[in-house]
Amino acid sequence: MNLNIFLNKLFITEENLIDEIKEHSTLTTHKVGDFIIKKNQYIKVLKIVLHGRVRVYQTNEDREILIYYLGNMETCTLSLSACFEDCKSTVNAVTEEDCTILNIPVRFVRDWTYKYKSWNKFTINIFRKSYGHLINQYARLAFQPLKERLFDYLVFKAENSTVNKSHQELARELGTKREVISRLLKTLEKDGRLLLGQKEIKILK
Amino acid sequence: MNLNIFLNKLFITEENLIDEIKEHSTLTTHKVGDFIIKKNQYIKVLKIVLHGRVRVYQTNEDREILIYYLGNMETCTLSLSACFEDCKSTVNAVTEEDCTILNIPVRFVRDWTYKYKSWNKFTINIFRKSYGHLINQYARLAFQPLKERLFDYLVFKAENSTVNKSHQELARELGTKREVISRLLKTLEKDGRLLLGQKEIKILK
DNA sequence: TTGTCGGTGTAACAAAAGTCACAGGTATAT
DNA sequence: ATATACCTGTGACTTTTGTTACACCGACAA
Repeated sequence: MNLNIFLNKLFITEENLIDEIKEHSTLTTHKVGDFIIKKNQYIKVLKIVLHGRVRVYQTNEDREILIYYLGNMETCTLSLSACFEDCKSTVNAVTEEDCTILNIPVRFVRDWTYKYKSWNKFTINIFRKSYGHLINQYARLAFQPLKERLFDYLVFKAENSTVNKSHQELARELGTKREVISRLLKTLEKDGRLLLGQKEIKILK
Repeated sequence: MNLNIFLNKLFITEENLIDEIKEHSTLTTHKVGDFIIKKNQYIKVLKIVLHGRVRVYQTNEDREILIYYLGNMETCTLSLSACFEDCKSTVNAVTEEDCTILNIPVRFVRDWTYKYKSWNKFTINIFRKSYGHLINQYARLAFQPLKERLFDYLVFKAENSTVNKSHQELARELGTKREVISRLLKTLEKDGRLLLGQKEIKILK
């Protein structure tokens, strides 16, 4: 697909800006499972996912916790933040589907906020949305028991009411252990809220 | 103190901008315990704390969880965010000390980001810092047991290694119950990490 | 076919956190 | 001084989550 169409969808419409983006950015493609950002690496480009899905998460010893997902047309807020101050990544980002990613070197990202109104708007909106989203996640983590967070997560990840993930994967993404997930899934099944199969969970709601 | 000095400390230096701020903003003072933002209220002004301390937190039924503190010269990120889209507050904010607050109506805040470079910088920096801070809090909540979060919180709140808060207050701010805090404080005291008195906790480190 | 490996189920126990109940301490206003 | 409203300590119990250990199943390669 044409880059113009993507940028239009992001409400980036100024011609000069579009020209600059075309001049200075690169497109990269990635297979499932590629690490596109690693903890402690310097962040040199802003990443915008044009196609695909990316999981961004923090790690702590042997555990990890999801920060956010990036889907089509979504921008990695942490790489955006890094554009305004040289810094290392505190998170990992891994592709969950094959991806096409737009990469814009950090120095332009900062300068453009002063130069182009739509870019400034774009930037601020990303921060706003991400911040609100993170506060919700934070409150959920504080208030909801794991069983409910698990169920909500399944609903969120479901396609055709189905999630094809192993208990192990779910455990990692929710920051807990496989046995805990197996147990909770079993109780959710007994509650009549879902059906369990091999690497397949059907949500009944 | 003169407003110019405050604005200077915030790196707001453009004369026209300073004039506009003086023209359109109001200064308010608040006693300890005043609610300056309430859940579900529309946000009409950006709030910058010039003096004092404000606690911003989310509630859920009978529990609450701290989102952030505002100290001297700090800006309420959520009210900043609200400047870019009419919305109701999802949080409460209450003063913990007598406060002086600068209030800027939302419509200016948005316009100034296009008009004044230093204001744009100011805005983006607040989002960046707040976002990073919140991610840290989020990871802490996910990975650290309550005992450690409690201790870290005490260190953070201490003045002269002393915290003058009741167990009840600490419990509320950490999203748990008084008994749990009393018990954990006792074990911390037994570990030799602090000393307990009436509404007084001395940190030994 | 057989072996291997990832995926799942589950028991038994441990640790962390929440809940309930109650005793007693402390500050302070009248 | 005494009543009142916090504040603190603690035992006993429950629920939630983490840990360890092991059995079984199904897919798939050798």
